[in-house]
Amino acid sequence: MVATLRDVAERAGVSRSAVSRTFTDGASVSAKMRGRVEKAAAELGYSPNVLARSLTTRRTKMIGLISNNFHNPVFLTVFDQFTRGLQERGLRPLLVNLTDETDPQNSVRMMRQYSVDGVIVASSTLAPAFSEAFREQGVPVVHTFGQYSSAPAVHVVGIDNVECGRMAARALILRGHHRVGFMGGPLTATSTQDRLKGFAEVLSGQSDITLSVSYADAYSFDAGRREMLRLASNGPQEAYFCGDDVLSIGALSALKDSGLSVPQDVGIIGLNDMEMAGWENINLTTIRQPIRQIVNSSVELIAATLEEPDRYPEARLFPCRVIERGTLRPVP
Amino acid sequence: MVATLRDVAERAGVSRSAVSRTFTDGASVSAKMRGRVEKAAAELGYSPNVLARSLTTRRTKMIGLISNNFHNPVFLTVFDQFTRGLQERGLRPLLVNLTDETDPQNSVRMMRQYSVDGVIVASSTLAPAFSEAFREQGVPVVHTFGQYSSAPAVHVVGIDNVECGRMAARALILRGHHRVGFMGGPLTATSTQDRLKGFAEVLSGQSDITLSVSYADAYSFDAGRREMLRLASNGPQEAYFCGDDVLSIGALSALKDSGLSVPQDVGIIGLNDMEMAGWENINLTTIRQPIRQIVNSSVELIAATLEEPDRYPEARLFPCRVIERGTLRPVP
DNA sequence: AAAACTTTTGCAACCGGTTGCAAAAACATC
DNA sequence: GATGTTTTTGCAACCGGTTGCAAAAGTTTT
Repeated sequence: MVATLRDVAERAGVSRSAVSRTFTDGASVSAKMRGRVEKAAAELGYSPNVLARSLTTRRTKMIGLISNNFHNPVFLTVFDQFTRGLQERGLRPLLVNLTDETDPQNSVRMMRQYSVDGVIVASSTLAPAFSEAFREQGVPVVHTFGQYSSAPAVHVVGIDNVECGRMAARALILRGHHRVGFMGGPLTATSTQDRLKGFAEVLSGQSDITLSVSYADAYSFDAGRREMLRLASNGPQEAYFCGDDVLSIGALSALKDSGLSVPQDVGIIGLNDMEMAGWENINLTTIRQPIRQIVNSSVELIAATLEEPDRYPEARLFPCRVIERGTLRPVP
Repeated sequence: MVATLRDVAERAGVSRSAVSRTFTDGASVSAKMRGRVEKAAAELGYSPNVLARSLTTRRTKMIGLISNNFHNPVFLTVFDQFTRGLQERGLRPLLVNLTDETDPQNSVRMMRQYSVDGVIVASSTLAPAFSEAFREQGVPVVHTFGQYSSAPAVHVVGIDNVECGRMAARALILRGHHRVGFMGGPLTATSTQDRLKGFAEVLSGQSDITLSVSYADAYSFDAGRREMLRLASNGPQEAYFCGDDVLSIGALSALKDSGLSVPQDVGIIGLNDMEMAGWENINLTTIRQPIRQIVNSSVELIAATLEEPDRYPEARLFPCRVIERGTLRPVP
């Protein structure tokens, strides 16, 4: 029913190779030939089958877009940006939801069955082992929001979470807080570990500051709210660095319910600067993670790695900065 | 480098057909043969290339997941649910972002090049012509959140937006409002048109109620906020039915900034009941659209249509209901 | 143990393309 | 116009699988 290369060849009265060549750029076809073929193709509404082509070219132009984060609204922006960036380069995202998946080999197999050209792992809560599994099988991979390490096995694009932790600590010190808290995301997220590391590192230099640490069990509003309700009832610290904006917003809700005012009784600083953080009824002080740049850079990097598969693994880190809003008292 | 069927056949000392058959369920292979082949396959880490297979079977198990809505947080839930539902059935979503695309034929061509088995159009702002273009080319299609019509050309799954409009009108009447407003999403969205239709229909029966109508230019926080700022400065109505929750939240922010209190000065009712609507610092009265059910039903329907391509087009509508929260004054 | 019937297996063609190679055609040069 | 050079074209094999068909192997029946 749908026209094939053979149909076009017959109609135009030329060989199949000729048709193939007119649809392959860089191939040698005379203008006359191209004209005849294109005419026949147009009449039949033909366009080449990418999948059949991929058998010989070994390029499907499909990229596995892998994530397990479908609850944090920032990821909608992330997906938006990824799909557009990939599409602009003629690449197609095959979306994979790893929420319930625990075995890396499973996904690796699936991606190989579909012969994706490369893979983007977009998550800070997926273990590095996950993206490395792709690498080992020779599939180009970029781990977006992954953990920076001094000897990365795969490309990593994101931020320096340790430095963000330091940044948050300095922001609280600057405002003269003495009893501060860290409310992280899930303990298994490398991002949370790193942020705590930097946060604690700076605070440990200040003998007059005490730090309490706790974790929400997911990067979600509810988890943040639950955890802060618990903290508030035990007598909260003066200010908290929350692992993420959506967690922070949950915390704000809990504080409001507990009758505590922000930033007077308790200060909050988040991380991400998701769109919502700027909404007037939220107005969250936070650390901006340049999502757009991170995603674009990831797309560029995967595209470059397709051209040059043995490219040396690199880490691309983007600077973050504090965005002052209303949930942290002003610097005195 | 990656093992092919031929490699396995050679290693096991059997024909290629035999290998193919062990990996095709329902095919005739003796237990002994299966054993030998599976052993060889395991040793080589072989698993069949789905794309090559699709050439003869004409089944890729890929589904185009098409949307242009990457700004409304409900769509993250939508994508989550879709990907999981599809994955459970062994289907793979090829994600397509149509935000900048205007020509249906373009997408149709692309989807055909990749031989997707079917297509899900998840958007209320994409013209029906869009999903019909797929139908015409013989690609099974489900339009999720599409417009219900008495003579649908394609499968539609969603809600009865006209009825939701009526529901909102009744809610406002019940509370004794007399000057009410409709603040829709983009004028081109069928959902907005239908909601207004039902809303106006009920109100037109009430001679003592005046209705003013306006539109935000996108389903987004900013658009809702901008539009409500404008309305508030011209003297707002007593209560508004907003086209969508995210728009409502933008409106709430605008009202707060304008020094108006909700629900005393102005009441708001939204639509969707996105997760955020229930957050304590938002607490939006809204009409719940059962997203989960809609999406699951869409997945079922596309799967069923793959089995039976000529299935008669159907519309599946799910009931909505008002969720009482804090942005509409209580019924007297 | 031969005949009749089933099941399993391999051969070869096919799915829709691409591509190396050599022949044919077109163009340049003298 | 013959010769040399370059470009264009078609042939045929291949990419990694599936599948109809007939031969081979295995079972059952008599």
